[in-house]
Amino acid sequence: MSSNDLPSVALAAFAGSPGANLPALRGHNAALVLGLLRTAGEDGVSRPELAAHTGLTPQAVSKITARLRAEGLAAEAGRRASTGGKPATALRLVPGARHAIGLHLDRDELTTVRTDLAGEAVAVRRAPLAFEAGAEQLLATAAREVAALRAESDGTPVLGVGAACPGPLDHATGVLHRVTGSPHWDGFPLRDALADRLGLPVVLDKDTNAAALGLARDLPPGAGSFGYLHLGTGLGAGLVLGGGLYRGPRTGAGEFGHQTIQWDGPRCGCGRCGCIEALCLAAVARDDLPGAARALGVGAANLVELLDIDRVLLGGRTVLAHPAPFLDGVTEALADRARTRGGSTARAAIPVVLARGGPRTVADGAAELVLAPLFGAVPAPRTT
Amino acid sequence: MSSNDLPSVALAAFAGSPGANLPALRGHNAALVLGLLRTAGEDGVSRPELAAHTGLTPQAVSKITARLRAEGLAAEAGRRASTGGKPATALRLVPGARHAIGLHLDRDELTTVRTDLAGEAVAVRRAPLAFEAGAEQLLATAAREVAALRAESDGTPVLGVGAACPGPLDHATGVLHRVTGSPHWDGFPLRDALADRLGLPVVLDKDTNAAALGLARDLPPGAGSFGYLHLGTGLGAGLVLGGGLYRGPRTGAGEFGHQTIQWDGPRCGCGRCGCIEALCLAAVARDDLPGAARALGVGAANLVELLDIDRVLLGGRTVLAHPAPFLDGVTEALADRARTRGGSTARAAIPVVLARGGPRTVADGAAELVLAPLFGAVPAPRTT
DNA sequence: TCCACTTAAGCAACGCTGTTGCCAAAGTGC
DNA sequence: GCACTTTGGCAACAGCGTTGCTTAAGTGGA
Repeated sequence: MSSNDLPSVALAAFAGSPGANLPALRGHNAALVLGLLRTAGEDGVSRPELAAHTGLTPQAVSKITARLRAEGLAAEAGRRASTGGKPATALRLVPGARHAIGLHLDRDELTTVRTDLAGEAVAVRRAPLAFEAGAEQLLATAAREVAALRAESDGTPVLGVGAACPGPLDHATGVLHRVTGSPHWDGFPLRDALADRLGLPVVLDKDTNAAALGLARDLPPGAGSFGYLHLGTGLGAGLVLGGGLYRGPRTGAGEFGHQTIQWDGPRCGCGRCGCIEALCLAAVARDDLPGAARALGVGAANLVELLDIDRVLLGGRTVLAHPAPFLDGVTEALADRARTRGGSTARAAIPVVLARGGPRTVADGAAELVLAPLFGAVPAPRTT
Repeated sequence: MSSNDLPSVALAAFAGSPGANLPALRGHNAALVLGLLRTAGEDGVSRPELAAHTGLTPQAVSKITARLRAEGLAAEAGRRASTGGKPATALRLVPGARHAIGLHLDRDELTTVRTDLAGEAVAVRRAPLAFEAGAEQLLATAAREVAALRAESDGTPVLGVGAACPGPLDHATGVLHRVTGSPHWDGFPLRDALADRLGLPVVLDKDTNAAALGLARDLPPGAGSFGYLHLGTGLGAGLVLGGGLYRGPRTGAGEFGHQTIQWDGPRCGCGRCGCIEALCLAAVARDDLPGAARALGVGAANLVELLDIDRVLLGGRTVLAHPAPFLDGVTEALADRARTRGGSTARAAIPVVLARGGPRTVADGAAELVLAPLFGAVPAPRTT
């Protein structure tokens, strides 16, 4: 297998063309099992547990795990205590079997990570970047950083590169749209340009989407919903609904910053009035972090109300600089909502936590753009 | 096949337990083909077209359609014009092969429909209903109406019953929660009670979800996103994302009415301030329909911004009574958004239209709760 | 110590899936 | 009238998870 092939067991799954045949079925089940192995982590999962979780027969699980072991993606991990019979053998993912690269193309900095199959970063690089300086400089910087990351690698196959940058852009075609502040990028096919330059498959997505996808790997495959709110120079969101990242038809979902929460409020740069982003950034500018958090909290409550999500994650430079007031303010807004909407089936307040990864949340998530298709090709939001 | 079995070809699909085996694969492909046949309508689809759309080989399509024809679910529908070779045979769904029943349990009225496989109503009944009068009266009324509908049927097998009522409730368990205004319903297992009484499988969902699902059958299977906004005695929404109904983890999604759009606005019955519902209903109460439409429009713009949906559908008694001001007001709000957010990749304004079905939108959608699983088991929002 | 019982896991045979290879049917167009 | 294209079914096939059975490896009571 050449270094940029995906593992054959997990190819295709049921994505892409909707008609399913035997290889697709095989890939689907292999991805499902790989996803469970990944979620289990170091401790591993036993074959009977895999059978129970997937609904497959034990014999099928044995065959599938045998193939995964033959490809080097899974390995035995000791024995479980007996439950009255032959003790089960635990199986675990072999994280180092493949690597992925994540690129966070921010306005002033390029963060590059190489991660293992578990999504853990094994190498990180940072370089200054002038996003508005044009394509050639960006491609050259990216090529240099990725080459450096690959040089450190001891021959582990790299599956591909995930690239995350500020939106708007089209994930499906890999083309940038009118990036705020850098209009000349409009229409540039960044995904294909990067793929040509790097000689690796590339997946492009918005920074907020990449971050949310990366954070979704803490969830059991195919379940769980959360919103990731990213407050930096702007305000955006990544939505994970029913275990899957929701991008919307044009990769336009998650424009959280321009939700109107004060109809008659101050005018925002977008032309409308009372956007969360305008209220939030104005409060930040006058050092009123609790005020910014309150605005964020109103938006978060709207999000929870509309999408029935399980938790809210916060990230982005502004939040990371002073996490406490934001966590407190948003938590309070959601607790308030839980109280007022209580009724007899009292709703628990939605937890608000800081997103894992700190300044590397987006870069880690970018790598996850490459890794996610290998694991648990479970459909997102339930369709009936 | 007994009258309440689902067609065997379309059983299971890939829903439920995520592990897939051969029957699941067969069901998935059969459902996919059935979905395409349904979308094609009277004109039908040819085998080569089905092969192109599904990615299956022509031979596989031949086998699958042969099974569907043997079960009476599909039939030939004439010949296409030749394109230089043997002319293709069109295939179409046989709508009358199975029926479904939809129940709209509204606060003061029970609407009951019997539909064919295409989702078209073939019989409709209405009866007064006091939702707060308790379970026994409701079950008796429902049983009487369903029996009357089935009596008119000329032996066509009925797949099951979809029941739609005001939320909150849990679709997965079929249990009602604290229905606004009728607290004694809290915890009542309405789905199972109906199933016992009617002797048919029952699916329970919120009225807004049922309506949205019913409206989704105008979309190609597995694609398209819209929001259905329902303005009656309250304000709610049904969300179709990526072709599939999005319910949220606890069937709590779509609480559109209590989105805050005027942070410092008037207090709402829910305890918070500036909810769309409060603003909207207050405007309706003072006969200011344009004002109500403006509030609805702000909420719709937020929805479009956050979820990147393709269109907005309006329904519910208040809208149906005077559609024009609502259509105009919401259209204007979204056009405004498109103008201000234009940029170089000018966004087209999101169309706003009246939901199909008028006063029967919810009842038709309730029947669709039963029908939808038979067609195009395509996952909802893209995961990757 | 032995033996009955339980649980784990693989081998072999099997049924059924969509695929491939092939061929007949039924059109078009030179 | 012949060459060509397209449709669509028959037959053989590879490969999927399943079933039936056997062996391995523990626990726990007599």
